[in-house]
Amino acid sequence: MTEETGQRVRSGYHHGGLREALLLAAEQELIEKGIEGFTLRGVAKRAGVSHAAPAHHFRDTSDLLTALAAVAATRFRDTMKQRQAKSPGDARSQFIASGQGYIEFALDNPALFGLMFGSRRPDFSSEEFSRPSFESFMVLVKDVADLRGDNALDHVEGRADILTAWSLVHGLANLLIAGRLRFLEADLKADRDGTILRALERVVPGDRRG
Amino acid sequence: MTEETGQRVRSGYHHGGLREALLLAAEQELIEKGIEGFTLRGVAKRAGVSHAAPAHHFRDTSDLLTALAAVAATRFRDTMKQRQAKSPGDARSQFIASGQGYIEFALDNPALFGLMFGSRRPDFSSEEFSRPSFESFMVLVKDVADLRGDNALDHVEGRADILTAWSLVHGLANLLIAGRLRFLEADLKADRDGTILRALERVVPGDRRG
DNA sequence: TGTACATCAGTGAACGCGCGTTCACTGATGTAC
DNA sequence: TGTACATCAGTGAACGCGCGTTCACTGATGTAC
Repeated sequence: MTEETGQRVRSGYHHGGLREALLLAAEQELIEKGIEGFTLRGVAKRAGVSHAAPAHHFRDTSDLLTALAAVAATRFRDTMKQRQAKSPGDARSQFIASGQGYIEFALDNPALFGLMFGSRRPDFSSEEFSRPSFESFMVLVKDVADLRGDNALDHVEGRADILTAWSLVHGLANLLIAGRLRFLEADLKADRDGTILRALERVVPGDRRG
Repeated sequence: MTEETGQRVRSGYHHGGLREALLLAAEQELIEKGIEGFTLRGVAKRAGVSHAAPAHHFRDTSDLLTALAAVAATRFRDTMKQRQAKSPGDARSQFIASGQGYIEFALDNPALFGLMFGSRRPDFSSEEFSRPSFESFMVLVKDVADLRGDNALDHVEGRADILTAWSLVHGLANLLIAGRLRFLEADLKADRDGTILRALERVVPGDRRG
């Protein structure tokens, strides 16, 4: 009996691609059990191996969660960049697009989003996790800088623009995931992107509105 | 041996105020262990009673966490209202004050804030938890309505103003708690309230800025 | 191409631990008379 | 004021469970010759 797992093949005894399979299983475990109910044994069972097998690939639970957070951060960054690539245009539309991408990722991957931003279990000093996280941040910095026409990080007002935009998308994502926006339910159902857009428009750096 | 616990007194065998003592112990447990490491036995030990004692006051762990979330939501609402009372003025300054109160509570009570907004363990349908939560929401709705001069909930743009303000303070609070604002560290250290203020100013409904 | 052998990546039994829950109990308190 | 008794709010031992971790093992793979 052989079965496909990525590029490799299971050959009875040896799995062939257990590391990747464990990451997939961990994501599923996180989705179904939440970070509070996440166990290594559960992940192993999901991947179809004995509960001692993961030790050959991950030192402990935290090590596995760090690797999963790295996968998440990479997907997160790519979601934002892809959303920008899909709607090229001026600095304003790029700003809006990355914000929509931020929220799109959070809604499509609430468990991974919570792992990255709401848990202390992954190791934040890990290079593979922190690098894509930093690159996501730099997408936002660039958007704000392009709108302002200066290096936003160098000025108090530029940093305030960055903070405002980041806080808005982050809070919006969290409130949506937590299901706290019942007062907006009808708007979201009618036009989700448009509803999010109305909020994003209010924090475009330098914009005037009325 | 007697010892003060609220209004009542421990008399050797009977505690005298165990329910309140358990809530205090649960808050401490949550602060030190996080929601992931929160256990009923830990709470009982902290309160100085046997691990079977809490059963006389709380059905199970979820019941205790719901009661704690109710305490948190009440304190949260009061923090916002007190901050507004301390700085009376026009609608704009009331809006800013409640936002500052929102973030003040989150920074002073990160564990309780996480319990209210980031966990699924408390029972959200509980009246004692949902009522003060709703009242907090209505503080924000009133602030926006006063600034707009209409019933904000009745219009798409009003709801977008509410969403924007709530998302901003909520995201800012979460990012501060998670320690993700290292790029702002110097600003926050120099003038925390002022730094937060600069973000809040950007989402005052109807405001123009440049 | 075949054989010997080292290494790798699994298995499954066993361990000690802390958890929530149950249960018979007991000490303290409140009430009826 | 005293006594009897019901009720309340604790104790502590016991339970079964799932957890992470360890360990001797074994099957599969890769390499040297």
